Amino acid sequence: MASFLSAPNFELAATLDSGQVFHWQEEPDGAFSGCVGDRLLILRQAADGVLVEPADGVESAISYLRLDQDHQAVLDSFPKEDAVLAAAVAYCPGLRIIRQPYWECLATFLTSSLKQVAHIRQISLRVRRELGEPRELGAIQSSAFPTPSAVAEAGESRLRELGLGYRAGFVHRAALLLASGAMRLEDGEQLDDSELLEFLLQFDGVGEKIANCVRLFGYGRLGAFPVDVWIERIFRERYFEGREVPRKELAAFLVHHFGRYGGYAQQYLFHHARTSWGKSRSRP
DNA sequence: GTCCAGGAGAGGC
DNA sequence: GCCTCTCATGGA
Repeated sequence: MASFLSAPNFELAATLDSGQVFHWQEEPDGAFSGCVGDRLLILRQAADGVLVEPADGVESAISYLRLDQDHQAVLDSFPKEDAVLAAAVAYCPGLRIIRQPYWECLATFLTSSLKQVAHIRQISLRVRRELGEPRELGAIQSSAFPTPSAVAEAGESRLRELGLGYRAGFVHRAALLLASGAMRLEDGEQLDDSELLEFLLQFDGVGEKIANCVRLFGYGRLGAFPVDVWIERIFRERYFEGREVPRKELAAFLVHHFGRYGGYAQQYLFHHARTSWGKSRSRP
């Protein structure tokens, strides 16, 4: 039995397939199945909303999809004179920043370095299937992301078998720290934005880019602005007339130009470029 | 076969 | 501080 969740101006498919999360499976009927934390949900786009199965999964769907936030306020905060951003928003206005559990967000982005989205997805699904707890709903199956203990116990060589390559050590060491209680990701909640950045940088394999992904997609710090190869390309070609922009200069520009919801702006720009700039990956 | 990917760390200068 | 090299792997 499904339950209807009212959500005007929301695009489910784009939100689940915009490089934030990597485990949602599209079913033959167009629904999406996947775990939200420990629980399997089936989500389906409807007019002005989402159908959620099971029906009592609505609350977690609202939180996960950030449907409890005034989205228009986010859009209204964007700089009005920015035509590049305006085009990206117009391309997919219903995109949301998902609220991900801290550990699966950190672990997934630790495996993302120097990987294409399709490959991150493949590894992410394999890790869930091999090490996570399986869940079922009718004929649909999915697995939760394995706990730090499960990953710690699996070991680095097992993670290498699953395709993580040199990232296996990063993920395994982070799992050991969390499973032992030596570090607790919940401790990041009360830190301010810059303290949280320093906190996350303590993990081996986490640099500024991955830390910003975790700040944005995990801790919901909507001003955090991850800079990856796509973002660099966008700014070089669309904002700086082909000029190579030093990281520091770019960071300074981002903070003052996009404001408190900069992370949202970043996600719009990233999604637009990645899905519409064509497969030729060079010039638009 | 070649190029590249939601990077980070170590080493050299 | 900045520059360069290296780290696995599979999709395009």
